[in-house]
Amino acid sequence: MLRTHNCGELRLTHINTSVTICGWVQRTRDIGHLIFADIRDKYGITQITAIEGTSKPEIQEQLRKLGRETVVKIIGKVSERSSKNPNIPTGDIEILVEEIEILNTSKVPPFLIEDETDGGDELRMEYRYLDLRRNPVRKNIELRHQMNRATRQFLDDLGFIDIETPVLIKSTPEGARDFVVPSRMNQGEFYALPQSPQTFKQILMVAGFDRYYQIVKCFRDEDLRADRQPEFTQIDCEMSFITQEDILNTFEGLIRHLFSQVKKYELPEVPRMTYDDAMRFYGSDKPDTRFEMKFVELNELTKGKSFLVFEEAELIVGICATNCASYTRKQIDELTDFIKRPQIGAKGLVYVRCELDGTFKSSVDKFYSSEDLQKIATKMNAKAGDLLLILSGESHKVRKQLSELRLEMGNKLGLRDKNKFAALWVLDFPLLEYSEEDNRFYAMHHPFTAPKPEDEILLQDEKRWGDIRANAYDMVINGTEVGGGSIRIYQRPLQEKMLGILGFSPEEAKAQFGFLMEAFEFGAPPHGGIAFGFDRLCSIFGGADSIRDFIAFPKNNSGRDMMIKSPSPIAQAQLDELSLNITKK
RNA sequence: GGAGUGGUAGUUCAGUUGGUUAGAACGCCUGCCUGUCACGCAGGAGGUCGUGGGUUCGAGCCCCAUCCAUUCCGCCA
Repeated sequence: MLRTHNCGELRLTHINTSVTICGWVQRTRDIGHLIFADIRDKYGITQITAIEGTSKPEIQEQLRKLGRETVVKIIGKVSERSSKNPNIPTGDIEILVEEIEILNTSKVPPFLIEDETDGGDELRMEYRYLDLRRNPVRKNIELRHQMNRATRQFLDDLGFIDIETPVLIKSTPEGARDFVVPSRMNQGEFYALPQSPQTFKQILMVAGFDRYYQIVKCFRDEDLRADRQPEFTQIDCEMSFITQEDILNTFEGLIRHLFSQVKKYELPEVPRMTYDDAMRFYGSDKPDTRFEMKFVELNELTKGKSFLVFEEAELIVGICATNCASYTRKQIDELTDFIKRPQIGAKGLVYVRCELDGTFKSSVDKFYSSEDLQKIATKMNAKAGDLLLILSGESHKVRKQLSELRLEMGNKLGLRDKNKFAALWVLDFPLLEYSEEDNRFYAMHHPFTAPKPEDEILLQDEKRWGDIRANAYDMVINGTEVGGGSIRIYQRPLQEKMLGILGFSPEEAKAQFGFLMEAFEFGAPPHGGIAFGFDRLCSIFGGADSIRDFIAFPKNNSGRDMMIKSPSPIAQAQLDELSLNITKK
């Protein structure tokens, strides 16, 4: 070792010992006859000092000239500071420098390597190795490591085994767009990178492995967002001979274990809600349950009062914002602008102020008497001082719009505290989803999801396909979907029927998933599983909105790696070898 | 594919109605300073205003195109 100690461990107890430390120069402070430098490594910061009259003149000169991020080896004696710094663990001591060795020099970094950096995202990604030197980013990566460890520990203890599945697999038309890889040895043919190891883990169940897990990279070639990367990591799990109840209990256990181990936070039992209720009360299949503000449907109380907008609406629904009756006209106008934005697309907002004196002030006073408004307020459980916000329109759309407004109000009222955690199981998702555009049904989860046994009969009636519920479940934390899964189909006839509904001809079904259906004919056990988005889970545990800072080497919004500059063109010789031609658009 | 926002010093940003030599902070360089720790003080260097075209006597500012970044919608079984 080049060092005897790291930069975070020296204390008063080390006084008068000779030590050697290595690290990066954080900054120097030149006070004339006194020169200080902070030496940093991942363990902490230690101050080194040269004093005129005590230290050798050449040491003073060397110290004075140290630039930021120079890598140094310092030999010296630990001494007590005459002026201590209570803000850092090593603040009681400093090292009186006897020898400085420059291990490597550094250019001036393009942004400040400090907790509060001045660097923008693009620059930080281009110089990722500098960004990773910063405490907040390093801590996120360390948190990820702890999450990984705690996950493995929990699942290992339950007898799950980690089995790797291939990365070069086959492209399938269902689901997200695949990343593809041309095959040189099979010209004109392509591998695809897995969107998830779905079929492989089912095959492992057929093989009798019973409990499988993997912390595994998945790839989806879709447009990105702040919380989406083209390659991301899942905690992928599958179990045999289980019911949905077993899965929910096991993986609720995993999440609670993670909170307890990594956050020292005892997560209460995870409540459950059906998909239908989630949509009805929150307008979302991933409600943020850190706060209530449930939807209240108001059709009976608002219809028949000649307010045309409501008369024509399929659904009239509102939320009650506690203590917001004092909102000014301007603030309500801002909310109206918010819901009218093209991304949300509501036509208008009706409000009712429940004034402290018991009267009501609303934007629809012309149409509703104060008794009418009182009835609405009562139904919405409003107290004096509350503000009712009501939207109307086509059911599905208006629920989505009100859901956005609810989240916005949650933000405004400070109800979405990053240090508070509300987990939720959303159950009984629809099996199939109709696409108006393509005039056909799509699997809401994926084509291997089993219908609820009691709904299986509906498969025979095309008109009822949209009503079939699946044994499918999502885990939601703080309004973010962190994981989802289902009980799988394990019998060939049912799988064939499903693929048929999804528009596969028997030939296509066989070509795409023949191996799976054949496996089902060799004694496939009942099985099911779940996958958690590991990056998202880490970002929630870290209290961040973006997953990028929890990935050592993330890609930007366009799927580019700014550091290595990928993707990039390849040589003509490589293209020739793969028999590929590039056609310019 | 669509909508919004942004691009000015190494970095983060300001820049008035289109008008003299484009500013600030941090960083960097030089000097001073005996206990700093976001040290302080004095001075200095540093700019193709993303790119291309246009309007104008005159463009960082207005118009058109384009590139890049970023947020959202679509998309993400």
